[in-house]
Amino acid sequence: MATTNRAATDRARPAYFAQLATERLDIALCRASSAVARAADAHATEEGLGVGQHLVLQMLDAVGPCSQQALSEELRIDRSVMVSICDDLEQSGHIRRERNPRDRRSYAVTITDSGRRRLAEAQASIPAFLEDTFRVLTPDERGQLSAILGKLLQPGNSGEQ
Amino acid sequence: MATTNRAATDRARPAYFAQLATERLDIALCRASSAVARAADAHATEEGLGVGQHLVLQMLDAVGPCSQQALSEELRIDRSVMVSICDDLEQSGHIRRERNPRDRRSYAVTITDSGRRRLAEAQASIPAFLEDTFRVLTPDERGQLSAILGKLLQPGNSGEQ
DNA sequence: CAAAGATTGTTTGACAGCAGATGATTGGCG
DNA sequence: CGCCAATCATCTGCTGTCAAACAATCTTTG
Repeated sequence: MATTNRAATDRARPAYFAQLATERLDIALCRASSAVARAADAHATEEGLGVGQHLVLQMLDAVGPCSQQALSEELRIDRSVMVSICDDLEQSGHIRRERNPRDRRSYAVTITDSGRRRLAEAQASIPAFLEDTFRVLTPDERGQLSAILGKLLQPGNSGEQ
Repeated sequence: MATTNRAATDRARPAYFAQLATERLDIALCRASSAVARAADAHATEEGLGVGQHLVLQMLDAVGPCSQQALSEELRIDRSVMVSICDDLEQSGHIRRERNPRDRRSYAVTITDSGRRRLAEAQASIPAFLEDTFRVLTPDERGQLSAILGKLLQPGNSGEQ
């Protein structure tokens, strides 16, 4: 099946991507993110709890009842997407949407016992997932990556003035 | 405007995201990528040449005529997306789609002089864009990030068999 | 108190990204 | 040669994401 017999049009493509990745840090970042996001999505599907749903439960458990607005801002999830995430969680009985008596425009989204149990279950599988996804990196490199991403994400870099 | 007078529901949200980002490297990566992608898109729109179009011209200039298939694989752009990218480039006169005489199923996508000029023009603005986007990182950190992303992107990590 | 403006949750429409099916072509194998 | 699998470009439909519009509510200002 033409191991060495490649036409001119077909020849010169050994690892052009590697070169591109070194020149265009932005492209490399996006492609790596796509791969990781795909892995996270696959893991979430297998686990039966969407990534967004997991994050919402985790934040509610950590900081207590929140408005959808607060969840959106802190988790960097669009508020119109947050609606359906909360819809699903509510239908599963993992959260309740109580009205905030101080501001009846907003909800006080509250995690239920069922939600806490589901969260604990999902949390248990995260370390293995992370270990698997970032297996190729040494602990040092993971630390570096975390620090670098932290810098890139600090406010003022893009979007939010 | 309620500087200190925050209700319980509204209180406990100072920088939960920062904590999340340190625990979930995958989420941090995706959020940072979104921000960078948004910046790249804005820059491309301003420049008048889409990111994908730019990458295609750059690869054609570097390695010579290619099939859309080769472009898709090396640039990590879905082949069905590549169709419209090439449609646009062809309509602008920056590439030609000649048939590959050795395999008439595929094209030999070829960059034109117009395309080369356009590419040079677009390339000129890339260094400033990168410098601006990754301004918060030291040269050392940029090197680390490049190396780490290279590792994450090396084949076999996810997806491809 | 009344009017204007801002904020919260929601719905709608547009658009990119991707999986799968299709038509044309090639190569393998009897 | 004639059939079958594989490949390339393309098209179609689905899903997820985002911007903009909307109603309800709060806040500010006169």
